[in-house]
Amino acid sequence: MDADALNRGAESPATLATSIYERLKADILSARLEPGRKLQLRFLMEQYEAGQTPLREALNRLTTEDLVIGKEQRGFFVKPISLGELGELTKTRCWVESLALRESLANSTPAWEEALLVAHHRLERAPRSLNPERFESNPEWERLHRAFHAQLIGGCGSRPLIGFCEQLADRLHRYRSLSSRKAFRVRNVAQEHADILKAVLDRNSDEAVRLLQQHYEQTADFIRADLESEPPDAAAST
Amino acid sequence: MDADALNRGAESPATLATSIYERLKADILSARLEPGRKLQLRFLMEQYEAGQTPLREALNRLTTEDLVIGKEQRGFFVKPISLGELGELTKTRCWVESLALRESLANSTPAWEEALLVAHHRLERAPRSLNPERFESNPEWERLHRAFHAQLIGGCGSRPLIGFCEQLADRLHRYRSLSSRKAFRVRNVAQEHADILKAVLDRNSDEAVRLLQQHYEQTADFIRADLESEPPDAAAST
DNA sequence: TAAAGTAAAAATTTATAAATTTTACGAATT
DNA sequence: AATTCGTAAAATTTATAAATTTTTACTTTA
Repeated sequence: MDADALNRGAESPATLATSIYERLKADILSARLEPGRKLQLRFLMEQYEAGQTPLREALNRLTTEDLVIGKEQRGFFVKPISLGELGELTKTRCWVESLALRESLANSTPAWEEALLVAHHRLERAPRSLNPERFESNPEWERLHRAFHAQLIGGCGSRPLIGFCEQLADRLHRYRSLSSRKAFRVRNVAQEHADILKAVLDRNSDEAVRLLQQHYEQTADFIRADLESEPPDAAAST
Repeated sequence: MDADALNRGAESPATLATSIYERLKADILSARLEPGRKLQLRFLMEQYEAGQTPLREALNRLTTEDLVIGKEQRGFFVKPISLGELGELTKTRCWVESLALRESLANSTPAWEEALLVAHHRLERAPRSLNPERFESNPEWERLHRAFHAQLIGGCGSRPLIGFCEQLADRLHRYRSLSSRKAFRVRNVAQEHADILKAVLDRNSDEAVRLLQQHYEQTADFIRADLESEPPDAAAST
């Protein structure tokens, strides 16, 4: 009874629709639900143990985010991938995050710099892969990676812009999940992050922006290489 | 039978959820559904003559666009307005559309320039107000105004960025609808558009960007003046 | 015999109606 | 005055029905 009472006050009463939205999104971003796949209500109801309505609501939200495509009267599909989209997303991310980073730097405060330092420290400590031999995605590292990049632009002073950057990060994450990451060995991502941090702490915005863009473009290059070597299921969407 | 055959190949009929989504969005952007208002299913079902499911789906889409706020277990509300949001939206629009306009100009082709010229021509011809005495919003002018601004950034080569700009335009449109537009008389918007067009055709990107930003900031200033003079219902959102 | 076209059936998506759960509000009691 | 209890309203979810699309099978024709 005590446990119940405690829980009642503590837990936030998220609706089923919201929790399914989050699970579906996670499964799409991790590519467990592969690009182009048809999302049949029957299948989803079984998989997520839920009714049609909450599923439908979740799918409608994801449609607006362009992670799911809804064809009228014809159901829902995981958004297909394409090299074209990868290029546009990467280019756009470089543009807007450069903008946001410059603003963040212009508004720079000790608190912001310190938070960035901490975010980097945490990222540095987390292992990139759960398995030291073979690459195995570490959710904690992914989370901290996102947090570091979010902190970089977090001081720009525009919530709409931050939201847009998050959306771009989401949509690009899917491509990273798809790539089998031979990059794991050959690329020293940790050093790239350290270099960006240094440039920021030096207040060298031109250098910071240059490094950030290079960071994103290199990632895209590795993904492109992976995607072209493997058989890509991707349909050529508009 | 011919008609059927033609239809089959063409688009499938829009779903109720989509048509309600569009109507709801239009009503929110035109402020017929005022900021902060509670959107009760009962009321909406009556108003839009529809069932719960399509309404719920429409509301969920609008939630992702930040035009509707969904409080868990507590229903939906039209997103409140605030001077803070107005400022952030305007600032952000200046930033990203400047970016997009520069790219458009860098990719400039005769076809693009000509399309812009035509868009401007059409805008110039449409009357700003349906009533020459008192201001009365002309939907056709609004449409052409949007088209002109869309054309400006349309050549930037990034669909995600264009989509983001459209969203910003939507969210700002609501503020314009709210403002009672005494600006109608004192401001010569047509001249501002003409100046922007001229700068673009002259390939003077610095000037074009300067004028575009000024255009948006002036609009925001007029809205601010209106909003501060009138009793603002706006709740102070986060 | 094969191909094409049509019609019926099956599957799936969309919409409505009913049921359940949760929250808000007010009266009664301590 | 504060708290608890109960009732009413509202939101969420499940279940059912209607409409649409896709598949399958069959007939007709070349």
